[in-house]
Amino acid sequence: MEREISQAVIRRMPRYYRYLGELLDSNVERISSNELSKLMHVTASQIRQDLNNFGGFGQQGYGYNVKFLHDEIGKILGLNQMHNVILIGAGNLGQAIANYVNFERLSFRMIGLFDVNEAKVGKTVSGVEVHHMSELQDFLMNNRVDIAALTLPKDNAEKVAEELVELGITAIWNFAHVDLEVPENVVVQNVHLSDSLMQLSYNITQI
Amino acid sequence: MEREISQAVIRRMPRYYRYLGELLDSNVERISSNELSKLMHVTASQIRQDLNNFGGFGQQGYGYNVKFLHDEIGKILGLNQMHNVILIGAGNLGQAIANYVNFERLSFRMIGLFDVNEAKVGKTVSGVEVHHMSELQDFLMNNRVDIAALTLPKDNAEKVAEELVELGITAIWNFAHVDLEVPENVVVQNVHLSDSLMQLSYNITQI
DNA sequence: TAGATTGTTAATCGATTAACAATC
DNA sequence: TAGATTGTTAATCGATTAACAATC
Repeated sequence: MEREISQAVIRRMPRYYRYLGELLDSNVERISSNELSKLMHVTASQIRQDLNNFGGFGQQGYGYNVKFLHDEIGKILGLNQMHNVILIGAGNLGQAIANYVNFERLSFRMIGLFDVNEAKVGKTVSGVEVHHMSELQDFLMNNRVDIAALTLPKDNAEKVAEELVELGITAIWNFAHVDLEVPENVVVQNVHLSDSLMQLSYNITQI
Repeated sequence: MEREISQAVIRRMPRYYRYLGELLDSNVERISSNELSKLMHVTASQIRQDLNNFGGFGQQGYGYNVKFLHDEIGKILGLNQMHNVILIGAGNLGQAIANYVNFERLSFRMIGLFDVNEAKVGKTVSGVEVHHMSELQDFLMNNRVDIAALTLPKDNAEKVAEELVELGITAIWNFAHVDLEVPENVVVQNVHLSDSLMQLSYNITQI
């Protein structure tokens, strides 16, 4: 927490983690920043600078031990501890995300879905029960929840986010098409699918 | 195409588009870069710089006409023309994305889903038929397809992407957890959900 | 015309890349 | 030890912000 690390660096860390995981699966024991840079199409300088924001994980003349570095980046990203996730809005996208989170091995666990639609309440999605929104407060009192995923129409998202924050939620994975206004102790990570699609559309147009 | 516009700028354009759309819905006729900057929590300077990459859309002493600017950004992003989309991998996420694309009004239209799972073939998702992968080539010969969405396990994604490229696809919206290697005339836009979740996890850890 | 606000140039800041001494 | 490669400082590049003349 000493120096603030730039979001540009943070955005790249999961990618390092992914490549190191693949190297690990291929039984690669060590790798130099130069080799990794070729694999990832980035500069070796950037890799070393990025990593050295968090400490010296390599060894001169040797490079980086793949397993060690993978583990360390995992710790940096907080993947060494389980995160309990709930999801608000058990529609199509919500159900897909619920499945997704549970299938992606380790460190994130979907523990409850919520919806206002009575028809969905009581059903389960990949083994997780759908509760009515009115049960939210009760649920939060009885379960530690680290992250709330928001997969609902944008008109309701802001209001639900406010409610979540009031009930003590401090991390929101937001799929709704709005920028949530939250207190500064609350972290929001946006997945704006239509923004992504528009970027793609722009880049098509340029060719 | 004269000067290359930085991806940092491109990433912000859909967000401008969204805010202007909301202003339009609220019947706001004109807005200054200063007012918009307060709304969006960015600097007025940045807004003016960003827009002037594409031309002068404002008027001194007046500001920007909301409808005009909204339309212009729409054109820049290529939203004035319809994009036909197909999707490979009609699983949970795939079906959610198919719905999503069709519900989000205008300029993107899902016209076909593909899967290797025989059980899914012939069914429809939000009115769009699921075809077997073996029909892909035929389909592409008979339909103009602008974008292929990839919602399948990472092990198959690279192979399918290669196939798509061979069949002439030049834009891929990639949800698979890999970085696709494609020729430089092909555009890839990644949505790496687990990267997003890891970023969130990191930012939680920092508080 | 006077006031407002753009478009654009200049200044600053931050991020990336290059270089190299430290060291395994 | 000699060779390799890191960690880190310095140089460069690009993006953001500030300032202001142009102009509606």
